[in-house]
Amino acid sequence: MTRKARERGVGEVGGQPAVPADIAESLRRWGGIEGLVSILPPASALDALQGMHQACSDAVRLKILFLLEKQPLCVCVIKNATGVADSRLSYHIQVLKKAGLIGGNQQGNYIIYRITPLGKKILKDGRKYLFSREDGE
Amino acid sequence: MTRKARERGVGEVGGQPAVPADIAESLRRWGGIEGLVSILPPASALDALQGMHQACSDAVRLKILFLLEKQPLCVCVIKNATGVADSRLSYHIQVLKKAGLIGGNQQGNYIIYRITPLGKKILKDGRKYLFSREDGE
DNA sequence: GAGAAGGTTCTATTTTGTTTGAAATGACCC
DNA sequence: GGGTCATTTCAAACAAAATAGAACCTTCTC
Repeated sequence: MTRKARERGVGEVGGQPAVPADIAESLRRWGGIEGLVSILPPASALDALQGMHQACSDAVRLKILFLLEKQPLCVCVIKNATGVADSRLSYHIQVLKKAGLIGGNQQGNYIIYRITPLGKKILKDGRKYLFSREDGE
Repeated sequence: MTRKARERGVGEVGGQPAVPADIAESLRRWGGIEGLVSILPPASALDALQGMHQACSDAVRLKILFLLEKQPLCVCVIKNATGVADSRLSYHIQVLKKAGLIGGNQQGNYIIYRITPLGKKILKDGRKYLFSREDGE
């Protein structure tokens, strides 16, 4: 097959769109587009992943996680350590809580937050990500 | 120390806020709030993590990643597999590309996108996350 | 060179997420 | 009960990201 011919997009996948012949070929091994789609994670899994990533997509929230990774802290210490104002901090804490990344329990006047196993796992993966990023993918 | 006394927040950390005594105690081992803050990842690292998570915080984008994990695909197949319209799809593809999670190269009339090693790593971690979520944290 | 196909870019609009400050809650102490 | 402290909640203002549609650029093919 010539380069031109390969690029020409001869492949038809079940009456579906024309695609480059080599793509069509390997696609057939997955059972075409339908087959490929069928092995995608279910919507519930995609949603869970999406929610987790969203919860981590903020520098303040990441900071909170890294702080709590060291030890449980009350809000006032987190506030001092991050330099973020009360209600803003509270907002971010609630986001992390809803995502199951941290949990809090009241101790007298204070609420002590701690990182969950899930939260820890994410930080661990985060470090690996940063590391593998440093030395060229 | 009584429970009440512990909860009362006797601990003063370098003139900083009063906190529950047990928190203050363990905090001292990290060098107080300052010590804790000093071992936080640098802003550049937090930004990188934040950016990566943000890129993954969308169901369409996750779908694209999972599709490309199986094999390289041209945009028209991704479009068919996801059921997402042209310009919207293009937008999400660019987000993933900027984040370094996928890359594309033109082959004749088509642009073939492929997942990067970084993208693969993230999906791998994602699966582990889903898994550890299933069986109780 | 005209026309078609695959993708992208642009602009306006909508949606979603974040910030802010004020007011409210709940726990404690006197 | 009244006061104070730690934290949350609320509503409005703001900012950022997502969508839709039209116009555009490339790379074919004839």
